[in-house]
Amino acid sequence: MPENQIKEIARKYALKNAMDYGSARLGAVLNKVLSEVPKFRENIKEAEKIITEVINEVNAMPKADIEKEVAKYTFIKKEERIGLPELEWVTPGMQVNTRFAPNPSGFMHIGHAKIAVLCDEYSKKYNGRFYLRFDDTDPKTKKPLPEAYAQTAKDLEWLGCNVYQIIKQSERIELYYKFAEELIRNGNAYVCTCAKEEMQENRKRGIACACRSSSKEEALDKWAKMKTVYKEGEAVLRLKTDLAHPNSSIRDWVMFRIIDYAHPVTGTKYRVWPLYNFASAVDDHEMQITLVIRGKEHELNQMKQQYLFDAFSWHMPHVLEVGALKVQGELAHKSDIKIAISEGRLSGWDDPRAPTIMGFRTKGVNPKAIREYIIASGIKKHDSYLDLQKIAAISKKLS
RNA sequence: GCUCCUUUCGUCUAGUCCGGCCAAGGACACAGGGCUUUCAACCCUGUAACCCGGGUUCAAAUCCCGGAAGGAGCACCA
Repeated sequence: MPENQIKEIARKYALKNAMDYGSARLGAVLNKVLSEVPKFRENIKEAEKIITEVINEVNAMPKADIEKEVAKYTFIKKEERIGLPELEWVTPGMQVNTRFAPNPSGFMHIGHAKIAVLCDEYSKKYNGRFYLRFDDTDPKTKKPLPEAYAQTAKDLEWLGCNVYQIIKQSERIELYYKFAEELIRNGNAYVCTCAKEEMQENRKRGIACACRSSSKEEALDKWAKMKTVYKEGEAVLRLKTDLAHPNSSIRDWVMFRIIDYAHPVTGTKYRVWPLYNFASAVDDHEMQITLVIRGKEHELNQMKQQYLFDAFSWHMPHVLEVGALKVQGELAHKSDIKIAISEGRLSGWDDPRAPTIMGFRTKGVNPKAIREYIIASGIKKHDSYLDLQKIAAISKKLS
């Protein structure tokens, strides 16, 4: 073993270690020597012996001499990453397309902003497109707010997001029908006319109902009837998945159902509406989305959608699950804000006390600071709470 | 109940994949000092963390096993 070489490197780090902490320590110096010259690992005992000698020499030196000698060496310091981490699956020159897909039943709050900014930032980083897509396929329980469409676009612009195109799922129903019919014709889907309770029971026990084995012609006929004669709740279109799947909600999940309720965008033109997992999967494919960033509440949906992507032989986009950016206090949730407004405790969605994007705007918060705050917080999977003090500090630094 | 996920200073995080420049870095907050007529701002300094217990190894924040705590999901919502 090249004893002199070890001695030389060990001396460098022993001096540094002694200067930083008063005296040099074997473990620390050995680590650094081994990381610089990995081949010394072959004979660690020998290396330890040599390094111990060096350390004893160095520790006996007067402080001034150590400082003088340390100055002769240069030490590299690890560089810290700036911004979002690289996506390991991205190949050189690859574009990353993302989308922000809110339900327009309310206005954007800081939790939405996190997802939107991260998506926008990644699409910018990899020269891709960033879409704003309104997932408005339930006119009843998630009744769209007509003003929310334009306001969300405004909010995104204020946040510095570069929207490539705005899409409303309610305007793409024909497209979803086309793909639904393809699934029926390929034998991957069937119309189920069982009562809801019966269906839930069958699903729970992993049993196929009679509808599942009906012919394609019969299924297509029932599909046509969904749009005309069947009433709400009488028929749904289900995807054939795996009736033995450990999670019963994944077994033959529902893709379309009947909702007789006027939609603010399309009125009463459609009554058969796709569910989130169907419309979202179709659009992600159609829009060539390569990266989906979403909250962890969607974990199960990814599994459901996988069956759909497989049925069409499509590639599933990469998914990044992130924890929620939460707000502390009484106005943490959208419903809280709604109540506060109705009770007059807030003047509206743009009240400076509301944790909505509109609220931050009237409050005079710097959107660049919100953006930087979100990016600095990164893509952790656990929840965190909004820190306005830190946003103010970033804002100060920026101005 | 079942399934999945997460855990690093007070807070938000870097580092974890692939053990060794980590006696763990940064930011915010906090404390002290400087500057200023005062406050703010600014500059300097400081306090402070690998959830717990085992194991592997010359070496563990990093790998393995066990436990704890927290979160999410189990829809004809998204």
